Amino acid sequence: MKYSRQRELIYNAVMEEHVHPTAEDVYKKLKLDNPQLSLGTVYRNLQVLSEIGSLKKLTFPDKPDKYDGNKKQHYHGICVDCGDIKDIYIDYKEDIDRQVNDETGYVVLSHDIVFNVICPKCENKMQ
Amino acid sequence: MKYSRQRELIYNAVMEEHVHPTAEDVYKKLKLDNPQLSLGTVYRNLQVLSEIGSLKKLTFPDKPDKYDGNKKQHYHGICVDCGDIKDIYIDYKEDIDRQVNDETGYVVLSHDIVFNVICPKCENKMQ
DNA sequence: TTAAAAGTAGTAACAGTTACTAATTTGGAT
DNA sequence: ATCCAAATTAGTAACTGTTACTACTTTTAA
Repeated sequence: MKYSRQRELIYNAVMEEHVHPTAEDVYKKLKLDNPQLSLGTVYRNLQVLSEIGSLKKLTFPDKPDKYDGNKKQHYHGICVDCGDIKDIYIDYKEDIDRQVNDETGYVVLSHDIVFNVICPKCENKMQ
Repeated sequence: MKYSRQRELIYNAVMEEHVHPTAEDVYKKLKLDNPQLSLGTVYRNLQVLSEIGSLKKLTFPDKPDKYDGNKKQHYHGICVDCGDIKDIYIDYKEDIDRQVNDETGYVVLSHDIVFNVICPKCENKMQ
């Protein structure tokens, strides 16, 4: 794959975000200093970057796709109230993969967990 | 919520499927015997049925939403090769919810796990 | 039986995303 | 450094999945 300045910008934009930006988020942010940037380019590069494993595409119901550049092993939580996506840092559960392998016969490569949570902000709001 | 014949048909259509049908799948199936049925009605009812918890909406990257009527506790596997979604029957991991509660401070209601697998069909095909 | 509320059919509109094409950029061979 | 083929881009059109709108129909309770 050939180098492209745009792909580098897009990759960096995701990496330096603390939240998980959508294609639109990345586009708007980069567009400020790169007014010639095209939205299609952002989509295309986010797609290839996730295909080669540089980024991870996150998909949740009723929301546009988000992109995650965080290399440290983690799961995700979604607040059932406000819908925010949070990183959840607990150890990777290898034993579950092994269990599924043994009990179902599928070859298990990995797993992702999404926790349905109430975030502190919404928890306080409710009272 | 008022009764509607269409909603009943839609609900039953999902319940009796072994796979996880999309709105389009449900529509096409029911349209045969109910030619007046509207696609919008299918989408609207699948949405409300998932909101009230009668069905579960399943969302995966690069695919239309699927609906799951299986009431028995289960997780899901997605074949990284063919993309098929499979039900994975192992015990619910309550201890992980507790762990996340304790270690992160989020109120955890539940979790979903998606296993990245190679299904038997694709496993054989590769050799 | 009636009438208000809820739901539907049919269609238009919308959001997110991908495809297309001409112009530009990249990178290796000269 | 220069050339050229291949990859990539910008800009736009098109597409897919889904939701919104409106006039008509069904449901349900008085």
